[in-house]
Amino acid sequence: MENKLQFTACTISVRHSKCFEKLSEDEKRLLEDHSVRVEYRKGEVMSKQGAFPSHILYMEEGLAKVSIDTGSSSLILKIVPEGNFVGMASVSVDTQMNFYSATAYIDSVVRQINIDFFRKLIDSNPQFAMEVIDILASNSLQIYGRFFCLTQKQAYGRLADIILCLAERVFKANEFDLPLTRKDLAELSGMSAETVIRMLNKFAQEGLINMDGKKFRVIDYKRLNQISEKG
Amino acid sequence: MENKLQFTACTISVRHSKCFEKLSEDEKRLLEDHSVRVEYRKGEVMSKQGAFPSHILYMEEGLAKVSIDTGSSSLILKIVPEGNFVGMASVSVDTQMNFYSATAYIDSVVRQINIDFFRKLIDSNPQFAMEVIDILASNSLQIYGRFFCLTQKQAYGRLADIILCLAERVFKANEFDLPLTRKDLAELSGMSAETVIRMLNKFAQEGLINMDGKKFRVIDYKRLNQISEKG
DNA sequence: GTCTAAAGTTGATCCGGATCAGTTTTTATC
DNA sequence: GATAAAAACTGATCCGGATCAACTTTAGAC
Repeated sequence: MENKLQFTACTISVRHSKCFEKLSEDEKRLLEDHSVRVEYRKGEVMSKQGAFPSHILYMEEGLAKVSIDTGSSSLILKIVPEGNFVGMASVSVDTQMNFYSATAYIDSVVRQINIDFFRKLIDSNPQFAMEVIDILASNSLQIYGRFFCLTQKQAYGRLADIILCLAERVFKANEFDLPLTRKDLAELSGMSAETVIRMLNKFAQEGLINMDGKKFRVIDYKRLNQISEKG
Repeated sequence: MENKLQFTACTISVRHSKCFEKLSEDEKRLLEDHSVRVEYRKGEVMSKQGAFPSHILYMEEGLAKVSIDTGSSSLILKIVPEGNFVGMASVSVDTQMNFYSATAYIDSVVRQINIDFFRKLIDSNPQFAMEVIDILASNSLQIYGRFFCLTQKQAYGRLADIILCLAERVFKANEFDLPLTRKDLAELSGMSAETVIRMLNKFAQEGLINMDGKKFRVIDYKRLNQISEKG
């Protein structure tokens, strides 16, 4: 058995959160009553760092980033695609304040679930509770991987990670229209926009990718993976 | 209300994990049957990255580090004092492999709890499940904070963080005998041992701390906090 | 108490990537 | 389709901290 772990700067889970499957029809109906569907436009803030956490947010459609921001710097903890929770830290009664912000990358639809009701579900449905635990645990592991990459890998490796992530997990195609700016990519891979631009061009020159403005095509997965692994 | 969050490279929770309080006497007895007490010597590996997770580890005494290691580099995710879990990622059935290693900083005592039994407790005791969720959630938040510091703060800020953490949370005294080497401190604050030495000396010169070999004394908390915040 | 390895220390050098400053291109707005 | 404002790009410079190469001190092992 291969005992090698992959650590990637990418943070998109491959499987959807399936905790709602564990609910009875009754519980599902109640969930409808205790939640609302909210639409966000590209760039809008869905949840604000420092604010009181009023709801659990579940991404029904779209793509968002979850980040910690201070005046000067910003760290993206993860990106959240549809079918996943934006965060679950707020299930804990101890959480008095949002630790991070969530911002829509593209037009998105979010289900806002009342926290007290969510906690009641956990209390009354052990299978649901177990799913929540699984989600929290796997979310942690993903972020550990990103943590490792952003602190240990060099810039080329981190950028390769992000490109592979976008192709394989977000857009699930080797050719895609990127809704992110170079600056967004820089934030994601933890470097400056200028460096992203230089490195992307280098990748293109060396035939690893094709670029035309926002149009991206991944050509050489193998070498990108090598770059991701090497550092 | 102050809506300012503290992000520190330190990862010691102030409160003990209190999930066991939620167990009935019967459950506590069963827990005894399904767990063993293991002693580790300073430097010993308690849990190995890449291995199959067989137990949930709870620190009864001592101090340990949890790290992701590759041949060349090592990232400390957190340090774990007594009264806390080493990790709970393995509660999830999805976890096929330890994502990280755990190593004893000093002689330590660990309770190894059978995972299946732990899951049964979650299934049968909602209050316990809720506590587990709280622990997972607050653990995540702590690591996010560390993630932020290690990627966004400069070396002086990170080192100040670690010193404050050791004094305030680990040893709970402004004077203490440090069981860690300079290299350990370097790993903790994400820099090279040489840089740690130079910076510690600088701190001592400027009267922020006193050092004599392994003996440390924190003098100027206020300025250390400033340094930690500034970056 | 001696030997050896690890830990601690210091100075010199180097490098990855940030920052800055400026130009060009794209996009959005009316 | 003119104008403004982002975004994309390029080159020059700079700096924090790593790395390397010594040397010194401390701590175990016999």
